Amino acid sequence: MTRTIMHIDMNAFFAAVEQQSNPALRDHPVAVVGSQQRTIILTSSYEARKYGVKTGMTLYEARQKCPQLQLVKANNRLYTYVSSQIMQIFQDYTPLMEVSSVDEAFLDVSGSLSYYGSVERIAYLIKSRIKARLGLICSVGIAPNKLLAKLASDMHKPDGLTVIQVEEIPELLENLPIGEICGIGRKTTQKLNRLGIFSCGQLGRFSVIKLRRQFGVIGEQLVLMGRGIDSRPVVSPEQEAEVKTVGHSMTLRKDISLREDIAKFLLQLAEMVGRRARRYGVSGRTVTLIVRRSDFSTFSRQQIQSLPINSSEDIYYAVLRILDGLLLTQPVRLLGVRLSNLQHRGRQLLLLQEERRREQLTVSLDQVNDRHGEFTVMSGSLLTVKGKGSHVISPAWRPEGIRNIGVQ
DNA sequence: TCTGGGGTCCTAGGACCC
DNA sequence: TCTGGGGTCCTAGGACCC
Repeated sequence: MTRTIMHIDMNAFFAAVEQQSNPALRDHPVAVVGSQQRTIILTSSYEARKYGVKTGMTLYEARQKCPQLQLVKANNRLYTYVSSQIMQIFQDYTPLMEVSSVDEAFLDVSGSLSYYGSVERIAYLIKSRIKARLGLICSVGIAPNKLLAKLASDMHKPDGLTVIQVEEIPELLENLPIGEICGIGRKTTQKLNRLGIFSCGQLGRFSVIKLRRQFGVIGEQLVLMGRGIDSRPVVSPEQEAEVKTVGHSMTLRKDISLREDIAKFLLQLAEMVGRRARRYGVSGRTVTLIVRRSDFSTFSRQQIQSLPINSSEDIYYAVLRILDGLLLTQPVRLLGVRLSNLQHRGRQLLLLQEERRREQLTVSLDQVNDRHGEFTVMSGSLLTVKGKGSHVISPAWRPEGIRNIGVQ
């Protein structure tokens, strides 16, 4: 049974949204950056790309390439709102929609074809509605599976519409560089190159046994990728697996060494993680501290708690215990806190009465904080530090409610 | 003014148990 | 008595994605 899968990718999403909301930015080279000083280019407008300004570049590098580049700080709320508008449009054409990030989605339109006449017509309708309503453009890829639909949407940007027919697949893949495939990154490309594999055609013909030896379970998948075979279904938000980790990390404005300074930031991070975990209705038994040193080397240490936790205090003290066991010989550049081994509400054991009361207090504090920002209100023992945590949104971020957090 | 932040999945090695 | 082997859980790190 042949499926018809559509992949839709918003072009230069953050930058385009900014240009749309501020006409003064239109037709100018624009880049969206994180909120902190030490940041990178998150997205650049097509005008900026002409100068070579790309995602991941440092500000210094970007300004070298394009001195008149206009920088805009990421505006999470705005992108959230626009993203949800877009996803709503998608859902008018099929219930089988998978949100893969804030600006990307897969649609299985196999069942909608007869109603609309053709898949090109669905693509046309989606594109024109997004353009009319939000002033944004996107690239659409259409193919028999997700792997190829994603590849197709990348082939023509901006404002592309690319269809890959079943009979075209072998010729298309024969000389396609392996790195073009989603899932084959820099390291895997290098490893495959060392085996003499450069094109998807070569990959698809390579010995599965040898690839398995080199790559483990990925070996089989690699060969299938080379052949353009992919049976993964489009997974709608309701069918999606529950979240497995909740974490926050921040690159500090300046490297720090003092334990009390480190603790201050850990408190902020613990609060952010705790608040999100509570909003998701999850608690976790594993707490991880992530540290990046000034030389950029990064390590993590985790500790299992006797009971699942999600209060900011519990997370903070857990992460402090880990910190106490560390010998830091270098200044710290980045700190991160992660909660994993999650238990979802509903599956959780009944809380003792006292714990429940404590939780209710935490929830009411969260309600105030949700309205006024982090650290407006905190319970007594944590009142020593004030300041807002940074909230850089990433393209991997997804609208609230779109991620399955296991709440009925 | 060198190098963000949110995740998922996989692996290798060790502890521990039967 | 000279050393099996499977299973599970845990830790730390790395690849990859957007």
